[in-house]
Amino acid sequence: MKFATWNVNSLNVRLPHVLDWLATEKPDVLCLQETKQEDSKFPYEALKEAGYNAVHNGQKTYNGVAILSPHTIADVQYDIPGYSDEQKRIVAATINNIRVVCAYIPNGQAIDSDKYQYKLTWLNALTNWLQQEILAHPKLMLLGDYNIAPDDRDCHDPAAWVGQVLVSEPERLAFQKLVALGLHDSFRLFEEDSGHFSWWDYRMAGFRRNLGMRIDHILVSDALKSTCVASKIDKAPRKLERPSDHTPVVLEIAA
DNA sequence: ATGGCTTATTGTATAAGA
Repeated sequence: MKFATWNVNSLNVRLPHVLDWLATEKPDVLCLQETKQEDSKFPYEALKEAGYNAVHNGQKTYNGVAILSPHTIADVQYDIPGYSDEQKRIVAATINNIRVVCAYIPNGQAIDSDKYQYKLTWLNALTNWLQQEILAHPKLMLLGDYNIAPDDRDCHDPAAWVGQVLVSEPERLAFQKLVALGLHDSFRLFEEDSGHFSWWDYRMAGFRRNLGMRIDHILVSDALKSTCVASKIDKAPRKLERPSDHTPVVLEIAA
């Protein structure tokens, strides 16, 4: 099975790219972030015509997450249970007996901002929920835009980024708390080198110069780790006209 | 060098992203 995550930065703008990518890559599961639209605007019909079922937790202008799959999407969960949040950042479902959690983790904006505190609080709520969720669903995958570069290999210029959002110690510790639940950064099961990124700033020719960050991840539970067979970051969509600033991260597992 | 792009908004400048 092929799983993928992609922050599309407006599904309204990026739908043609998503449909092309589905046709080319034929993933079994595609998690989207930043759809930036209400459920009433979500392109269920166009996706259905492409052979994909979808569940969406959306809102106007900001955030919004979706799970797409040609398979049956069951036991859908919207938002983190018991955590009051106006922002639509979580949708989870069971597909082929695997618990798929699609997350758009807050950006944090700046270390001294309220949004940074929200990011850390939100990550804590996510971790507490997943601790329970893994007990109920040992085969669990957390896919999404984490807005965290786990270590310096995941940043194009660690010296310039010291202490900034995406790389700060509290954020990296929060990432390690997720790992401590028994989750594994699947991309790193196959690639140890630096310089592999999933996001590039639109400005300053960031993509052309590979000034990027690896902030989109697929974490898999212990029960899934041994089934992982390949992972890649597909840079092709980032080269298209009017691209998202993120590009898809892909994981293949046996079964 | 606090700029540089891109998206959305009952817009025409502002907020947010990362």
